[in-house]
Amino acid sequence: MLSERRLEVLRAIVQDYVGTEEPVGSKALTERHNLGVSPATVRNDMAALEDEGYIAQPHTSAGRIPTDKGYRLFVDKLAGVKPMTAPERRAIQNFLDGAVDLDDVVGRTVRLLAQLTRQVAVVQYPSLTRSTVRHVELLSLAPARVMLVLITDTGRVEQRMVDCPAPFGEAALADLRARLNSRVAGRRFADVPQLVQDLPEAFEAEDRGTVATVLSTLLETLVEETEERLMIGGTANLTRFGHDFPLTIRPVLEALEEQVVLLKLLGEATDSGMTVRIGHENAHEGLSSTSVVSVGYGSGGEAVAKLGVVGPTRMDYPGTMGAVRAVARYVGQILAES
Amino acid sequence: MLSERRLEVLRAIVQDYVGTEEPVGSKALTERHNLGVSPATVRNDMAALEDEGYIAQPHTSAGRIPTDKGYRLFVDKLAGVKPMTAPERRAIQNFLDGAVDLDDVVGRTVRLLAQLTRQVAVVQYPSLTRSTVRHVELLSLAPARVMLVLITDTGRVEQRMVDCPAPFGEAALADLRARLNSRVAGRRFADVPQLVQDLPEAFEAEDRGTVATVLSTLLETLVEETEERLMIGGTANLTRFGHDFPLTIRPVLEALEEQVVLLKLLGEATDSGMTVRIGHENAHEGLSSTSVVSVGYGSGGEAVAKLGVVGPTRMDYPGTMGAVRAVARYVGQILAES
DNA sequence: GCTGGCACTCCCCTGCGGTGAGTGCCAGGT
DNA sequence: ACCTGGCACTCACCGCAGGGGAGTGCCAGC
Repeated sequence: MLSERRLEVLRAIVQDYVGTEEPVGSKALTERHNLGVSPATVRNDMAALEDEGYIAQPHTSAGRIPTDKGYRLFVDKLAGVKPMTAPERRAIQNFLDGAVDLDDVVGRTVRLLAQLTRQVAVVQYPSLTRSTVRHVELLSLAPARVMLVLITDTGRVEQRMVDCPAPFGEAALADLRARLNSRVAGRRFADVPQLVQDLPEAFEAEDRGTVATVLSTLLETLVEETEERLMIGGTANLTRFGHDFPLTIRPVLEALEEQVVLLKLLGEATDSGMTVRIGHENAHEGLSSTSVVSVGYGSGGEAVAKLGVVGPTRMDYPGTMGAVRAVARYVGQILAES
Repeated sequence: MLSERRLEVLRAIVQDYVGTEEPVGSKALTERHNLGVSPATVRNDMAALEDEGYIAQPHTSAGRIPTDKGYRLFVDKLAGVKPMTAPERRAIQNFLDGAVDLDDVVGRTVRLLAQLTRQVAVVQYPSLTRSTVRHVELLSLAPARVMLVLITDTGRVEQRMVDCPAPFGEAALADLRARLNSRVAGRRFADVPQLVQDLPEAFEAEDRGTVATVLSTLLETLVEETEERLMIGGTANLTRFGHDFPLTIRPVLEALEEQVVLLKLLGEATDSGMTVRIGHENAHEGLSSTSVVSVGYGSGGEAVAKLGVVGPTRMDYPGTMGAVRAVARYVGQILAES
């Protein structure tokens, strides 16, 4: 177990390193923080912290920098979440209000988050898995061509073209529309398949094929769109990453382009509360020198999707966490209102 | 006027520099291209080319690199568009087929273009300005709450919530829906305003307010969404930009984040044919060391939007132009089919 | 008008001390 | 038992000098 002072030393190292981006030595530490002990003592503490793997030195006779393990301890035990100031909160709210549709909400959120944290922001579109159906609309575009429009309670709209095996009358279409909506409106996506299972039986034999086709397209849409979309922004902030550019930044940009990777990343985060993944804790190779701070957000008490930021392991964790939490909260409110 | 051989020398310089990324000297030139003359002669030609501003040397006694003006001449007079090979064309088609909806088409296009050119790809969503209305749908979600869904012939769907000043019956809603569609379906966006102008008059006094509200929301949507959305990808390719990273890459990433900038960039391009903007020809400061190759694409003969790539001025222009043109063509086909 | 030759210019690489921040260790003090 | 001052040591970093080499401009000759 580390003594109180050694933890204090670790905290000081993290804070200084985050600020200066340079390895921090014992003398500088005692000067900038009044630890009440001499540099020599701090050196001993540092040696101990290094033995435990919390800090490391880039080269012999250089200052120390925190390791992933060191940041982990810092985040878990030494640092809180820095709350936003009142003006900041107002700014967040002002910025998010006035969004006209879901795309706009997500877009604004990304920009806001990137700006607040000065890092790369990632926002997942509200998930359909936990959403409910608000309305299903069927439009006849041609005798044997129907457009299916699915509207969710989060304001998301998906449409699919359906080529019917046989011409389908307006009356039958209206009938199907009515029956479909009475069954699935307000229900969860996951429940839809069994709710519509026996629908074709209610129709004339000649229309059953078409009804079945429409339904299977609907179910397909539900499945396909459960794979989430997301939006990223603030990639310009990657240039503040460090000194050895190409090598560091390249894999990160590549990882950010693969939505699958990001979705998995956000998906791993626990459902409630904030998750911080530091350096090598991230499964993806290219993100081993980044930290990911993510949190769920949602319209009700329940999280429907996640958002977060990706930044260098050397980041201001309390501040970042504060911003992420605050933004998630306000986005949730906005979604609940619409 | 430059002699034939001097143009040939310029072409050789551009080609070599694009390949090696290093200033190219007279000796190396004569070795790699059989110009039929000695290095000394080439040196004279180079001096002339430099006088005219087509090439420059980073330092005295270094090789030459093309200037923006040099690239311009190269693109205009010396280089053609390198057509895609048959396997490449097949690959493009295979990759773009199988897209399920508009987002998917655009997403695939961006990835494809980025991969083919190894540069940053930008694809504008098909424009609403020139699109026509396929269908307008109105859904009653609550007595005084209507959802407006607009479907375009390019497969784009936009929705808006409308809070009505007074409750609005199902019958009136159906009436409005029918009248609205009979007037605007198949018509161009630009024509919609005057087509619906006198619609409220056909309704009972008590409903007129609501009808007007719905209509104004529709018009608003048309205007708002005329401001285009776009998708970018392949930003990881920026890391292949050059040696002096942070300074070069930073403003580019910033410019790419501002959709307005990109839209203006694409918008400037001439409607038909390919446009190449080289270095400082780009209005935006941050893009002064990049070139933008863009072209319109569309479902019919008419361009509905643009796409292109952003890369270093030192790029393989013929290859890039070939890829951009080919992709635009196939995307147009895909859109025409759906 | 092309060519070979020649002197010149600089960039780039390498090796070399000097400087300074930082470390580890140890002996002594509280 | 723990903190402290002192001391020798280690490197990264900086500036500097000296080749090497690629490239240039110019000039005289063909």
